[in-house]
Amino acid sequence: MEDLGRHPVTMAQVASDAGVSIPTVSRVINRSAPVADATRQTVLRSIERLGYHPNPMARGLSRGRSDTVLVILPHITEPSVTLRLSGLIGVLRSSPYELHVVDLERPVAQGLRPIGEIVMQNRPAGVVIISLPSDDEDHQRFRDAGVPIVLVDSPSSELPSDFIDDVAGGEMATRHLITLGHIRIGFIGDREDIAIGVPASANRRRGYERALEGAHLSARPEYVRTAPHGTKTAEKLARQMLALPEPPTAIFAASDVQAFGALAAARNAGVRVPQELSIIGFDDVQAASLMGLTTVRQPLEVSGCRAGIRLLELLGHPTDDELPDFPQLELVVRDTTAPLAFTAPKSLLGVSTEASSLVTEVSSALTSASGRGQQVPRRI
Amino acid sequence: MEDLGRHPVTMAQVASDAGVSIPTVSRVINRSAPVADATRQTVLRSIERLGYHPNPMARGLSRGRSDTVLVILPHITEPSVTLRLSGLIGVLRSSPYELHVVDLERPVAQGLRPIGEIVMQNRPAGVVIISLPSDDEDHQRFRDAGVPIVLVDSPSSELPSDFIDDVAGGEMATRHLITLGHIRIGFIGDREDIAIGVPASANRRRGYERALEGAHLSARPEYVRTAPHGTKTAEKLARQMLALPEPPTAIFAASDVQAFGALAAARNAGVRVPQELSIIGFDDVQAASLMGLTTVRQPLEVSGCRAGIRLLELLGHPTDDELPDFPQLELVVRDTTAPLAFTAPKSLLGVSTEASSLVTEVSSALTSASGRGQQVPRRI
DNA sequence: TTTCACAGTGAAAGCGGTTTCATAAACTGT
DNA sequence: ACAGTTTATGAAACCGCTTTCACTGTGAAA
Repeated sequence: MEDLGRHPVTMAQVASDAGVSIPTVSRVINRSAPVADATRQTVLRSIERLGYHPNPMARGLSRGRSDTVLVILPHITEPSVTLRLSGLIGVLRSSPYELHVVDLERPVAQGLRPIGEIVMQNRPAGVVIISLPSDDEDHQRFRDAGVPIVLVDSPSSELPSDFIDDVAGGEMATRHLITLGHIRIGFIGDREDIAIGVPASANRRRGYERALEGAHLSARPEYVRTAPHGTKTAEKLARQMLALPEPPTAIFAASDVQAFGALAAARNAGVRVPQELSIIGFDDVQAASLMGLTTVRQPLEVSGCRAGIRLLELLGHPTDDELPDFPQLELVVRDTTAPLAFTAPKSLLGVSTEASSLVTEVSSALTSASGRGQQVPRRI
Repeated sequence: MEDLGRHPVTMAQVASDAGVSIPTVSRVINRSAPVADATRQTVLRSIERLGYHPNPMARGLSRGRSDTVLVILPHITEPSVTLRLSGLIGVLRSSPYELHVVDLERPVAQGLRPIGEIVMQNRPAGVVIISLPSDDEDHQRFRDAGVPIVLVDSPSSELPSDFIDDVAGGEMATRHLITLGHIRIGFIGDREDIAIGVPASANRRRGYERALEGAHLSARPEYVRTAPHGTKTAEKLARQMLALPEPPTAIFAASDVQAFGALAAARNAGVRVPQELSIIGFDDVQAASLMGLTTVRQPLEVSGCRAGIRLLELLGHPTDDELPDFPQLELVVRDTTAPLAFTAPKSLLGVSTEASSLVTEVSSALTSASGRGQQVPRRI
């Protein structure tokens, strides 16, 4: 019933059809001012009959703001990002806001400037930035422009944001391995040299180092490897590490995605997990539970959900939903980590190292950690 | 340099700053008409200095179309959907179009009507519908409204679309199992009763049945189970199937996500894969290779990519990129399927069935399949 | 009654661009 | 040197909606 000329029905057509003025139609639609009940009915009938839908651009233009939330993220296929986005979408679904997605694709490289540009060009009602750095200069710009921003997975002194303590998380993961008796622990993470990137991996590495220090173990440089994010690249890193004359007996990967790469490398190298090699990841994406990967769980979907609720609040459209808690980091032990005591990596080393002697080393290391002796880390 | 009153810079300000008229600025920006070189320089300088960005809503309103591509999809966390979306994003990134994402969340339930509404309400320049049914009535509406649509993973008589032959795919998967000697083959798929849904799972089941028929095996009703899509639900289905007095020796899951559920069920039931149970999935999402899942690979990212290229073409913004081929379905054999000959499912059956006898059965079944005897399927 | 406040409505002015149209200036060709 | 183009530019209309403002009635307060 709406093909009156194949062109979109306008408010003017509704108005003339209903025998009222344009503003009246507008008022009926937006409930922005009282309208006589009879009039309202007439107008609603016309709207229905003509199949009218307000033009969002016209509306946005005259209101001075769009009904759009801009989401900026580094890479939509990254499971952690997808999950966060999903949480956000869930909240925004019941709001009047549409979702604009900008995938920067190049996690960092591009730096920060473009984010500012993107926002200014889109004039969204609000912005959510997921797992991406943004600087104070930008924030200032956004504030000036009156565009509320919520950060996800990125600490900020001034903007609302959920983020985890990656250092603590890295420490938690590494400590788990240490507790299992591991001493030669590798780290696989993202390249850190790429400009001011998402510092998650770097911070987890910091936590890794802290944990080692805490146990008076030293981080061997050859045990710490980074590459551009990805399963394939991580696999390569792990392969190199396993090929070392003295390979690690455990690997902490800065993300599950990278842990999967380590898993693959181990499989290809014929190294049994967890018997000969323990692997722990970070994030607890869905595939992690499928693979039985031990990992550190961080709130993913919830972070997006919370961001959505917060943003709606800033936009003056509070939801009924309570802001859910932001859960703590949690160690999820599955099948890819095991005590070193059960490890007999002969096949790897080509050297017969008795398990018992290893255990001894461990305990001595742990002992010296508690006794406040010289703080010089011991090279194992 | 652009905080002249905290309000967005308008074209009028640029014009007055540059000492020209508004249309001239517009022409400089859009290259829509020749502008004297000197003038252009002046204007560009003003734009730069004031930090001007055209207001997309104003532009859209006056041009009568937005620079927005609307993507409608069933569930963004579904890996296959994410991958398709990713391909699309990759293409659209280098276009002037922004990406509006609408996640319907409820794969089907809602039916078709809303898609029409969503499109009409958003007035996008173009629409991409991923893995979602849409009917001809809608298409007619869109055509009337002049909004080009491209379908992904959904056959259509009139709209451009990439889609695979799910029946053939299901047949391919099942035939693989049959070739391995399996006779008791289960199917796990999506619930089909939910209105006019995405028929992928149903079609794959059809292919499954066709393959069975082709081998003169009959589909046992208790071997065909469906539930709402998901790993958890599939796991439950698989568990039930494995608890059958005579459980299947192989399972074809209509998607990888569901195959993972089957894998989990097998693990929990202490059933070894592939020794005691072969599992094949469909899609070849990333996790599939991680898990070593045998599956049928369908083009995922490419489908999104092609959709993007096609849409840009329809929008009069052809890319330089060639339309990549749409690859054939491909059987990817990994570690979750094995010949029945090597299967000794005593632990499962509680009955000692000799492998040799099983093999005999298989070959006889295959034989009778080739001989054009009575077509009555044999119950094994 | 007169006065007010207010509900109900329409005319008109934007919002920030694009686009037609007209005009003036600078080149053509003869 | 003059009509005929072509090039560069601005005035004004328009896109579809919101919002201010002014103008009617009408019932309540005085």
